[in-house]
Amino acid sequence: MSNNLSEQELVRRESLQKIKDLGINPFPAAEVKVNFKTTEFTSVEFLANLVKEIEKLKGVGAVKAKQIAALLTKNKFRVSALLEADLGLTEAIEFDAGVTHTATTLEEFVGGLRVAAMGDYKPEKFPEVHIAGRFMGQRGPFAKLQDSEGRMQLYIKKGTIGETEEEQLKINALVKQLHIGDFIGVKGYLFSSQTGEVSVHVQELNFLGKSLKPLPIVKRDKQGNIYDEFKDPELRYRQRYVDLTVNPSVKEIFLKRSKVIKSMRTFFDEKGWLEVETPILQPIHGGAAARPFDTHHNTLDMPLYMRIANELYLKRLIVGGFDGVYEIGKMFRNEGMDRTHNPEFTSMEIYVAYKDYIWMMEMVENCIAYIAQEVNGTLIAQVGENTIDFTPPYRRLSMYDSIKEYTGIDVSKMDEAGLRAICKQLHIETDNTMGKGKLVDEIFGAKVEDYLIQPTYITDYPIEMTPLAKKHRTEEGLVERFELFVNGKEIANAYSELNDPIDQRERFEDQLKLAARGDDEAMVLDEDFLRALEYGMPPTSGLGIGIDRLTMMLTNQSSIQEVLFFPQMKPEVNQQKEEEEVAE
RNA sequence: UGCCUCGUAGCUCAGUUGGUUAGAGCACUCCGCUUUUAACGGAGGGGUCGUGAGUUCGAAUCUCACUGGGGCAACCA
Repeated sequence: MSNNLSEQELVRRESLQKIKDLGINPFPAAEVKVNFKTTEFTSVEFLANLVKEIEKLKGVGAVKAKQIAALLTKNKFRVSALLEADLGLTEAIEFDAGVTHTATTLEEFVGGLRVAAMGDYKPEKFPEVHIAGRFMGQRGPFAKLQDSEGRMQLYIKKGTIGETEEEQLKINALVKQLHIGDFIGVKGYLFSSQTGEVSVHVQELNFLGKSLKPLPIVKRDKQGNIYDEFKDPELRYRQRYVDLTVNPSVKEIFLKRSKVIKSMRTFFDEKGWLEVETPILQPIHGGAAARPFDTHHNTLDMPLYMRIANELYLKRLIVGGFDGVYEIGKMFRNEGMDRTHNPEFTSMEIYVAYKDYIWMMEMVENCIAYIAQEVNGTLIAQVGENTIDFTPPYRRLSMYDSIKEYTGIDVSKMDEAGLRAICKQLHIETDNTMGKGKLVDEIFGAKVEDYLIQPTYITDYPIEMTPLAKKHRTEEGLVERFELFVNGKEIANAYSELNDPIDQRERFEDQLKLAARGDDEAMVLDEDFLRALEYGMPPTSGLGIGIDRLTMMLTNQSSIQEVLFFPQMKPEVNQQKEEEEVAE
């Protein structure tokens, strides 16, 4: 434990003791009654409602209603100010007051207007509100409380909380000890302050938990300007709990991420496909081309790998007789990190029997459109400078045609030497481990990918780079595969799955040859998977979607770290030191 | 892995060609105020300037190494 406490941390520890001295447990165990969440009801809404209420009066038009509303809010709902203003409206108000609001005095009527302007948040509707959250600052008798939904104002009037004088003094003393970030629970009733903010008039106050470290203070004004924003990425990612507490927009992203996954699951479940779980610790890291994390099982004394993909296991389940299986889960790849790669990431893979990749394209665009609609309420997404339209159908373009379209070169009939020459001409670096498929992919990656902004299927890949896909039904040297590109990034990958075990064995053997050439990401041969195929697998189409990247598109984020709660980071320095000390 | 760039108070940031005791706003403490709206008034406390070495009479500032972050590239379905 650190013994270099800052001044403010010491103050809070002293405050903790003072709370104990009051006979209050600063970390009480009992369940907290909560029957209400904060509302973002603003004074802007209040004003709009107030105008509407006033417009109901006879002889008051929209313009005058606005004038009266402004007058009332500016003068704290003082009737005298209204009368002095000489707008010639007092008769109309008095008249209507008698009819519609059963008010006997102008004061009562004006008070009624204020209550009416609270819209759905009327005191009579919420006479006993229990609300809990973090205390986020106080100004005069008004405090801010923040819960999972947002912030709301509390009215804490001195000497009104507690039945006896002794209790009241105790609460006063407690309120003095509140620091930003402390958890409290209150009971009270809703009312509107004189400026029209819906607030809780506190009648009971309970201390629920002390915050010993000061939170960063971020302030926002009504124009949406942010002051003292907590924005250092290092601090935000390392202390995501702080980020989430003080930056509501961050929470929004993760709520959307959850909706992405939930709506995708709903879409598949409604089609009757089965959600499954397959091993994360695998003896053979199959199903993709990537370096794995390796580990070791002590009891079995065997190496194990964190999965780089789950494809081969899901296909085994299709062999076993399921019509459709899908899995949403983490994959692990021991490779570089940047704004679109994290060592662990979330993928969804789905396999559906008796379908092909043509069918899959239609399924994917419907699925993504459904998700976009559920998450954002629209099929249009703004991603950086680009406006993406997820409305199906999406453009379909073969890989060779796409290269022809963006470079003017037809590479479809070229051999490895020819491709190498083209790469040189286009200033694309190559090396000897690259086969024909890889070379085509390099050209595509360098000259086409970035320009695929609107959702586009790139179809029919060279066979060399796709050992698990079925050979194309008509085109020699190609496989039935597509990738979906959006905003220049790949977000989905699908095949007509290879179900011929003899062909599959040959493809694995080709991969072994690539590995021998030095390609350390070539696939490994999985004998048990081949055995499964030998028992027979129906024609099947499979699909993988990168959940993180899809979420990035739907939340307009350019970094994967912004859509992961806890992106991978190097250890903090002091933590490293402590570990070294422990080791010594 | 290469190049560029940043690291100053709890947070966000100033800090001049190297020159007294390193500043501001918020936050914090005390006093006043108690229907306020990012920021009420007054007073006050708080910093091994990322770490270590070097140059210098003198380093937050210049040099080197290390460390962590970010960007670009490379790598990566």
